[in-house]
Amino acid sequence: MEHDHIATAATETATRARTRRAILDAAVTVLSANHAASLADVAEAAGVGRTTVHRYFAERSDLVAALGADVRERLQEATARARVDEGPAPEALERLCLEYFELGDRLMLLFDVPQFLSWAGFEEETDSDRVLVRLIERGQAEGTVDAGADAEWLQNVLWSLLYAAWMQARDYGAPRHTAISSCLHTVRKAMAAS
Amino acid sequence: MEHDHIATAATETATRARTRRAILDAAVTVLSANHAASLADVAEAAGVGRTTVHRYFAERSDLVAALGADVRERLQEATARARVDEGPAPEALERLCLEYFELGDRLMLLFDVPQFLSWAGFEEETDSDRVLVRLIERGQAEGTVDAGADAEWLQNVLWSLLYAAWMQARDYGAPRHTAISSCLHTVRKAMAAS
DNA sequence: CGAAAATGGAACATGGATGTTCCAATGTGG
DNA sequence: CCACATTGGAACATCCATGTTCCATTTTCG
Repeated sequence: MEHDHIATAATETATRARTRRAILDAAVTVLSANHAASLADVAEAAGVGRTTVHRYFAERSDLVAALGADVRERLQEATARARVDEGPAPEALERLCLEYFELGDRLMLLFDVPQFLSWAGFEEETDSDRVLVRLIERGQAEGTVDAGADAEWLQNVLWSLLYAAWMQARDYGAPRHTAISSCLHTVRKAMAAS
Repeated sequence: MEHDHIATAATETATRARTRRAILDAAVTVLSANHAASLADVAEAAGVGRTTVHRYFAERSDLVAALGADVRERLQEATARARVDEGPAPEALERLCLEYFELGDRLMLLFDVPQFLSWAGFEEETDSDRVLVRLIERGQAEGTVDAGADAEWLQNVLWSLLYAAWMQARDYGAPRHTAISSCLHTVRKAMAAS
């Protein structure tokens, strides 16, 4: 991050950085609501001309790739904030859930837009994926997480419960805190040592 | 079902019924793999000319609607087979999971293709949805299902765990029986009375 | 202020999916 | 075997998203 000024060829103006961000943010909102949305929709949501979108992302795939990178980055930051190596595994898992839940629509794109998993650097396992699996395995070793279930399965359980919680909040109009607390409740029970 | 012969204007030939089914089956496979697949893809997968597809389903939306009706029907059959009113709620829930899991790709369409929930008669709650919620509430009243969680939330939990299990089997190549048994294991724990 | 950067919008070319029509060929059932 | 149902494929018109080019205008910044 600290060398953004050399990331793209020549420095990116503050103005351009803001526009780029506006487009990315709009894209998250629009695409998570409708995967088939056109670039014109994204442009409108970003309050920007369609031409401008193409100026920043030549092809649709470039935009998707950038979104992927963005999500990947935020996922890592969130993972870092959760300090998964500290304290008992179950509590670390809760911290992780809370952090991931905050990513909201960005995270949902990973589920909803399949292209994400193939494009944009998600071909292989994410760092965050590895961290999560290791955390679960640590818990199983500690005896605080169900050792009778496959760690990879429990990883998917966590993801899908997060997805369910977010759906509950977005589509069913449940308050965010209700959704996330239900989610944590169930995650706790599902992962608990038997 | 028993009045299929008066459903469409005039009786539908056995031949036509077979092609219709071939198209619907192919559509399930193709569309669940790629939501943006073209009708030409569906036709090819069905071993049928593109023209023929249009002969049975004038517009794309007609095909989607028919798919929706098909899923809805199979969902009800599966629900009936699970005999949710018999025995303890947790066991009924397991039977339901097994039945739903067998629906495979058809069920996944409900998750993956958002249009399904708006088109094709899913605007309002499905019968199957109501049955599931009532079953959960029965369990909570019996004291065999976690009363500390909202019934609607638990419903979503079940759906998303089924989704996760199916993904595990389809995309990660896990054996079906492994996936479903992991799923049942977790569903049992997640729903158990606290 | 004034030059360079950044933008919006019109206009155009393109490709792919869609839906329709027509006809020859094949299959089906009486 | 023959009439009828069913099909495949070519050909066509249409629509829409995409991507590109060009230019006038606005914004930013030194």
